[in-house]
Amino acid sequence: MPHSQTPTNSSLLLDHQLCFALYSASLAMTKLYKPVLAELGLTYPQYLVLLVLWETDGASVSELGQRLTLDSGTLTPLLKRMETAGWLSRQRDSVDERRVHIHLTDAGRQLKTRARKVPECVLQASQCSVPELVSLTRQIKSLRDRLP
Amino acid sequence: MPHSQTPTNSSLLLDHQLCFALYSASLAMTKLYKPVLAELGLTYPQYLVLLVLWETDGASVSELGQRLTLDSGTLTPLLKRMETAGWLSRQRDSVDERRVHIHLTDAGRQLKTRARKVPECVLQASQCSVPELVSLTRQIKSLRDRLP
DNA sequence: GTGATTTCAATTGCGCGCAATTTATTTGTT
DNA sequence: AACAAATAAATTGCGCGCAATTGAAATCAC
Repeated sequence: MPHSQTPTNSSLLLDHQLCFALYSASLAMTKLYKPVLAELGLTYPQYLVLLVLWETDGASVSELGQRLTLDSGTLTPLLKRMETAGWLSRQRDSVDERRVHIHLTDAGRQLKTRARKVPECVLQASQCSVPELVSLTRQIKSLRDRLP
Repeated sequence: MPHSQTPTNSSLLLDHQLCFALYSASLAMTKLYKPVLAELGLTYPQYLVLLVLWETDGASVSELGQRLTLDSGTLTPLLKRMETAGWLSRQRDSVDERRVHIHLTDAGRQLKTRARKVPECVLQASQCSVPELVSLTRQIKSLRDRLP
C-alpha cells in the first residue's frame, strides 16, 4: 500500500470528474440549443419557462420556480423580458394579491408549433442513440432527486 | 396507432428531459459545493481554475480555457478577482507577449491542503454510491465528448 | 381583532458565461 | 522590410442564478 492518500485523492478526482462532467455537459447542451432557440428569439431558460406554460398556462411565479428550481430573483426579470417580447402577461391574483399568474399570449401559444423542431435539431446534433439518452436521463434524474 | 405525433412529442419530451436533467443537476451540484467552498472563500468556477493550476501551475489563459471550456471573456475577470484575493498572479510571457501565464501564490498552493475535504463533504451530501458515480461520470463524459 | 409569523414577489448586488468587438503581438507572404 | 492574416487577451454588453433584503399581503395565535 504505497499511497496512503489514495482514498482521499481518488474520491477527490472522482467527485471533481462528476461535477465537472455535469457542469461541462450542461454548458455544451445550452450552446447546442442556442442557435436553434435564437431563431425563435428565445434563451434556454426562457424556453424552459415556455415548456412549463405550454403544459400549465396560468402558473404562478412560485409554481414556475418549483418546476424549474429557480427563485423569484431569477424569474421576475426573466418574465419581464418575456412579457416585453410579447410571449406572456403577468397578472396579480385577485383573491391572493401576493401571487402573480403568468398567462401565455396568442404569440406565446403559437410559438409552440414553431418550437416542435427544436428537440429534433438538438437530438440530431447530439449524435446519441435514443436508448442511451433514455437511460442517461433516468440516471441523472435519480441523482438529482437525491441532492438537497 | 392513435397518436400520429407520438414520435415528435416523445423525442421532444425526452430531449427536454435530458437537457433539463443536466441543467438542474448541474445547478444542484453547484449549490452543494457552495457552502463548502464559501469556507475557503471560493466560487465553483474559481475552484475549477485552482484544480487545473494545482495540476499544471503556470498555464496560460487560453490553456485554462481549453481545460474548462471557458473563454477569455469569462476567465479574465475571474482571474483578476482571484489575483485580488491573493490566490494567483498573472504574468505576461516575455517571449510571446500576447500570452498571460497564471502562477499560484504560496496562499494558492496552501489552499490545496484545505481543499482536500471538499470532495468528501460533497460525496457524502450527494448520497450516492461510488460505483454509481463512476458509471454516471463515464457516461456523461462520453456524451460531452460527442457534443460540438 | 390585534400583533406576530409566514408567504409571495420584487429588488439589489455580485459572479459568472458568452457573443461580439477591440487591442496588441506574432506569424506568414512577398 | 512591409503588409496581411492569425492569434491571445481584454473589453463591452447582456442574461442568467442566487443570496440577502424589502415590501406587501395573507395566515396564525391568542
